[in-house]
Amino acid sequence: MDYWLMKSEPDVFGINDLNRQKRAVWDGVRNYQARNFLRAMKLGDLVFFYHSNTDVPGIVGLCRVSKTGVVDPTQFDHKSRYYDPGSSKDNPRWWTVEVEYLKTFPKQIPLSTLRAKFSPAELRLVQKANRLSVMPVAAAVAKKILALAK
DNA sequence: GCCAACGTTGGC
DNA sequence: GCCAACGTTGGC
Repeated sequence: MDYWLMKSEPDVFGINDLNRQKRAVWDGVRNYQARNFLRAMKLGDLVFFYHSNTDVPGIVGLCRVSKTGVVDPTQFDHKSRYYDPGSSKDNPRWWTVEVEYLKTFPKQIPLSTLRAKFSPAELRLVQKANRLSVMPVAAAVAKKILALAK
């Protein structure tokens, strides 16, 4: 089982939205590196839910991969901001996963704390100007993050 | 294939 | 709201 981190803007789709829905297709990722990580995810992998573009960015909870190999439906939706005219149903360009809600941490782990605790080599999130929205988290780092969340 | 222009991300 | 970093686009 592997660990990952995925970013979302709470104004668009936050941990509370996932809590309400329980399961959600993680749509809208339009970056090839991020997509490749999404395709590498396995059923049962754990995903840290990160809030970006907000007052205090940070890890707010945990979810689990509940379905793999999902074709992102928004790429075919003309009305979606994620519509991609270059993709075809025969050979879809954007793949993702479905995740299920597990928990919201009793206290958020702010980006500032993550920067203090982990080096850029340990955790890609804290690399300078990191814009990747989906990234792997090493198991040893993930365990430390889980300890911080208590 | 190069690279300037442009758009987006996301912290601050 | 600003702006640095980065990815993508498109002319040549």
